Amino acid sequence: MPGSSADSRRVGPRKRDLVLRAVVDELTRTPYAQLTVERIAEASGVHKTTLYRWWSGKAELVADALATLMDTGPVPDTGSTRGDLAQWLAGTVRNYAGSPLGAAMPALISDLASTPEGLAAFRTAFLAERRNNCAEVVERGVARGDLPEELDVDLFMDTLAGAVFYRQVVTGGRVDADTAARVVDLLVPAAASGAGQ
Amino acid sequence: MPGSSADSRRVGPRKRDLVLRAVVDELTRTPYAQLTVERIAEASGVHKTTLYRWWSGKAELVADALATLMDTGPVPDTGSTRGDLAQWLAGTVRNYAGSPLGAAMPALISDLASTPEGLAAFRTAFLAERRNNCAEVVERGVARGDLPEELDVDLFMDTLAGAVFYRQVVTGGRVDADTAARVVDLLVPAAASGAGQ
Amino acid sequence: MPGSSADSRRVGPRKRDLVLRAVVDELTRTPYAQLTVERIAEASGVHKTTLYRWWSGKAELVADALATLMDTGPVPDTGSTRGDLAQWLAGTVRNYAGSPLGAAMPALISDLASTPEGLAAFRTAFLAERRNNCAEVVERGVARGDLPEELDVDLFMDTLAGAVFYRQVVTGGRVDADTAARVVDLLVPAAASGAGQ
Amino acid sequence: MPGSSADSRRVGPRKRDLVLRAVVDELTRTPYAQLTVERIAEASGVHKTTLYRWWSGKAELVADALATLMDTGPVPDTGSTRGDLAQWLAGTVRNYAGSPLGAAMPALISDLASTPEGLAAFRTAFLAERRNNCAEVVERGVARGDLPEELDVDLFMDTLAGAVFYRQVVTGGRVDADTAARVVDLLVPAAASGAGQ
DNA sequence: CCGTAAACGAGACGGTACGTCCAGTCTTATT
DNA sequence: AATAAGACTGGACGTACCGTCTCGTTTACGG
Repeated sequence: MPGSSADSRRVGPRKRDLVLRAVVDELTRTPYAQLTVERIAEASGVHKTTLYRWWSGKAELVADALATLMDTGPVPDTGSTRGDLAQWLAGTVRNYAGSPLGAAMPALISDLASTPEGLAAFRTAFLAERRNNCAEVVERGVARGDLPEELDVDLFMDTLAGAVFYRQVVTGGRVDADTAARVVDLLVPAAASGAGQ
Repeated sequence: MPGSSADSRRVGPRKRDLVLRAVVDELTRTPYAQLTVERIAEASGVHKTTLYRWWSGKAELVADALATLMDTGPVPDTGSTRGDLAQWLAGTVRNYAGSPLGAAMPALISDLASTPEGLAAFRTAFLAERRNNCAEVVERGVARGDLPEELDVDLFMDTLAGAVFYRQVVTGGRVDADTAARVVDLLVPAAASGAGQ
Repeated sequence: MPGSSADSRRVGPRKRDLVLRAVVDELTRTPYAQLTVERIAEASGVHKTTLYRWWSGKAELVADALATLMDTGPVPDTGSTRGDLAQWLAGTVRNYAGSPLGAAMPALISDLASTPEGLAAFRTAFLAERRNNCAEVVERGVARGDLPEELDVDLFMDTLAGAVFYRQVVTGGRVDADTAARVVDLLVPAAASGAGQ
Repeated sequence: MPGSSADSRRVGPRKRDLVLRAVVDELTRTPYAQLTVERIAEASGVHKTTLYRWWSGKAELVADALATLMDTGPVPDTGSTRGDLAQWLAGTVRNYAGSPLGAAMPALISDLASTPEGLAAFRTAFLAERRNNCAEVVERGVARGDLPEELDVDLFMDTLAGAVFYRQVVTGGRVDADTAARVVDLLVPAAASGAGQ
């Protein structure tokens, strides 16, 4: 069957993988702000013109690389709500703190914000899935009775993710799996006892 | 009376106020990424050369404006821990969400991060005071018995601030005083019931 | 016929002519010292960046214009050594005194002197040909017996050209074809009678 | 008698000597084009403001230094016209080639040329005396019968000085006392045999 | 020996041009 | 159709030096 998934024929960027790999590569060496499209072109061996044909610029390139390479897998049922949430948040930490891409997030978002569609697209592509994973976990928690039914799920998730995000981006503190667990501990009993009403 | 406050002989930038006001002004019109030193020069009527004499560039200019103009007042005792924290967080929200400067924060930090001293200086100048205010409130809460003694205060504060920060920057949701109150509600009972151990 | 003279695929500055013409144009209006690269950019409609891509700066731009546009044709045999030399020197005068480029020479050379290669390149490109023309004439003169065989040709040519150059640059006196003829008259009988040994 | 030659009272720059010495000093280290008023200020320990109070800028500073420090002494009678002229020209060579100030001449003149008075003033201050010295020598030559009465003295002097000037500035050849002598040899017999009519 | 006026020091500033980086677009082969 | 190659416009950067302004401070003379 010709035209299968890795089809090199016809429309679409033929060098997408090359390019995205180069983006990640460069981001490990240099922060987002210092990254340039020209450098990506050189590093990937793909002509600048070609990059602009398929991506609108640096922000989109990085966003694409992020969305492609980030861990967005579903969270296994560990048996406890705390465990599930800790696992999910640890995944988030890996994405944000472990990879060079995470560090690029704030500036990237700030760049994308110049065009509202860009930002929306990024949120859809990148955040939606992880968020759905989390929502599932929360619902399991509610079903188990570990979390109250009236819980504001969105706010709860924002608080969860925000704790590690804020720490890395703003205060500059340590962020790792243990931190994730402690944030969950901070929130779960609270939520369980009827907060967020 | 020679040597008074506006003494033209004193050392240092004589047009600092003019400039910082222009920075804020421009930030209301245009996002951080689009802001340029040249525009600040034009808007303030102060020559580019002069700006570079006293500030290293855009990041420092904005950081200075931020640190100078942000609300960092102490939090009055409202009688309840929830009330105090809600008040503090509402102040944070005003700074982040209410002002154009807040929106600039992530990109600004990302810019400052290119020189570690720059970032450290900003944290000291800008975050330290607000954080101390909050720590005080938390201690009052501990004294009252609303919060456990073993509470990880830093993590608690990061979670508090992170919730609204993440919402504004990443998910793009609504952020206001009510949001602040609900975040507090989410966290305080939790912390009170023995989390963070 | 692909690859013709105005081929847009060829390597090198595509707007060279435009630029050099603008340089000359500006030099007629403003002395070398007042000339700026930015003005050349505006006048030629070619962006500053482009200019710097192909020329190192003002000095090189002017040197290029000079070398391209100066009269460096060979000297016809007028029948007499005096006549030949006068004709050659008149050509030099036209270059130096008649054109705005001539007036720029001293400052230009002084600029080029900051990089020894620059100066050497200019001498090769610009002086060499004219000098060869003159040397030919002198040799004809020697063959005719109008000039002595032991003549120091280089010094002779420097004296010839120097007279009009010095006059224009240093003393500020009148310089024209007649002046040229009188300089030749001053030198030829002298040289003929056995000087320069 | 108060107010004598070294009078330190009243009007005029009190640090003139300091400054001019610094100008010469700097010119030995750096070519005219690279020289800046600020450097002169630092080097001399005299404030920039003060320099501008007494001199209009770089050109005037250097011109002043030149005029003050150049050798403009009269030429002794060596007994022969050739000898006298050679001596005079050797003096010129010392000024032009031997000192850093000489190398600065073309650019300096080109700078001064932006204000006609500046150039005129310089010519008067600097050239006039040397030129008078030379004219004297030429007249002695005419009286001796070594040079024709109808000689165009100005042109003769321009040719003499031009030879060494052109060589140093344009062709970049060696210039020394011997060169001076050979230029004289080239010109004197010529002039003597009736040129310049 | 003290007051006055010149010369000087000090700092900040507006302003021009510099030379550079990078963005993003165009045209024309080439594969 | 996608990519390569090269030149180009354009905006902003950060810097150097210019020449000027305002004020205080020193200096040395002349009463």
